[in-house]
Amino acid sequence: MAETANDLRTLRQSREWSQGRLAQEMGVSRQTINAIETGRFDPSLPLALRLARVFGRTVEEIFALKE
Amino acid sequence: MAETANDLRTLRQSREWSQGRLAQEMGVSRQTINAIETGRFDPSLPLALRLARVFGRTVEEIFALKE
DNA sequence: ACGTTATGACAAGTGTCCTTGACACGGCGC
DNA sequence: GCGCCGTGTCAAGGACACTTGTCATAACGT
Repeated sequence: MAETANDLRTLRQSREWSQGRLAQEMGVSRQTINAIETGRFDPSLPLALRLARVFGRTVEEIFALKE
Repeated sequence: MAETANDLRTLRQSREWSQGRLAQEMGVSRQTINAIETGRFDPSLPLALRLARVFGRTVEEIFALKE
């Protein structure tokens, strides 16, 4: 227990990356990362897979289905 | 070893479901399931999560990143 | 005070996911 | 033969992911 939280923002911050830095690692724009972190939309499946991979988590751990 | 294959079509067929049946389980149209199975497009993240859940697999197991 | 960085958010445009409705084909049962 | 089912695919439209460009604000160092 006491694992690190699995929301995208926390994972990014624990690596001390800016949104812009993560965006270029993922090959998307900074606005896209910001929109995902602020919940304005879901990532596409390929982006979700890349995000999960870079943070060593499963897609399910980072992006839970609501209800 | 000798685990069942993890592509969507095989998972669906092992349950003896038609595309239409899976579609209504997932709440999408038959054409959507068909397009995903035939590789015409990727599912959205929420649909990928529901598909993984219904087949007892992780998203990563069913939908691998290409290259 | 000034410049820089990080973040949040908008607008307009493009492409993709997903819809309904349709059509064609092959396999099967009758 | 006929009908039914499962599948593949198209077209037109709506909703959403993602783009570039821009603006605003707060925090920081000098």
